[in-house]
Amino acid sequence: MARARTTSDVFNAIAEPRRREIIEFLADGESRAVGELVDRLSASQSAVSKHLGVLRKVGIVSVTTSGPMHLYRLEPKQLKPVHDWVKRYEQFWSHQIDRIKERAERKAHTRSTTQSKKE
Amino acid sequence: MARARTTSDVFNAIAEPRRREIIEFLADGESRAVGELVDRLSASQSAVSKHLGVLRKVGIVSVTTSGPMHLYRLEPKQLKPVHDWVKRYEQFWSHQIDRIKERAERKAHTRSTTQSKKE
DNA sequence: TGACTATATTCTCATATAGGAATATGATCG
DNA sequence: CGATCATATTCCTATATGAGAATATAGTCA
Repeated sequence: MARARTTSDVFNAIAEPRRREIIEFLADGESRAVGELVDRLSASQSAVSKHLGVLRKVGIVSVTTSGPMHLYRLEPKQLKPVHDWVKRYEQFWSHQIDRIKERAERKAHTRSTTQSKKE
Repeated sequence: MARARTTSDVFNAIAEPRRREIIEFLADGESRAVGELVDRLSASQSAVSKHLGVLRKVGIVSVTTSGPMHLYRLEPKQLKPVHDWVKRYEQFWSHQIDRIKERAERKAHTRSTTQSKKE
């Protein structure tokens, strides 16, 4: 089979750096016109529009039109699945006790940490 | 330019469903042989090995060898960047007050939520 | 309707995978 | 060393973009 769709779910949508930038730019909750994003990201209008399309499709942003302008707004709740998923691993770095325990355990078991792959 | 590297950072690494499955399977902190993952995911040995290679490259898993077997173990801390990033938006769905406030605000500002794009 | 503004979409290209199949590599044992 | 087990890597293919250029759409106003 070929490569999986990159724009089919939230995890894939936020995998693209540019799209994370857009999300961050909209983090304050304000609605912004596409043009503002184009300036801010110094990316082409076409590129920005396409990224917004992906975010829109996944529901991470919503659109409102004001005259010829399209105002995009973040829909933060759509990021919840990602938060829920990764939250599961939070304990491994947030609790002092666990951290110490884990370190001791690692010292006993692991011998090497590989980082191969040609690159 | 062409598509960005999908396997170059943590966000991209977890964008692939199969890889998230692997991470979940290793969530208990135990080291597992590749064969176990192959059985569990009912995927080909080659596919699993390649996914592990990506996770390894990003540092999400570490490897230890035991005879001919390669034991993989989750390195949860590498997921912290993702948690930190998404945590920023947590407030939007976790606090009751904010939720109500946001709803009211939306009712006043937004007129429509588009979900276009052919697909 | 025609001109202008702001975006979205289409075309085209170069590149990056996911997988499966086949093969190479490494470790262990006799 | 040769056989076997467990994985990693290489080859090859179908597909999915990301980006820029050009074009199509939509809204507004005269």
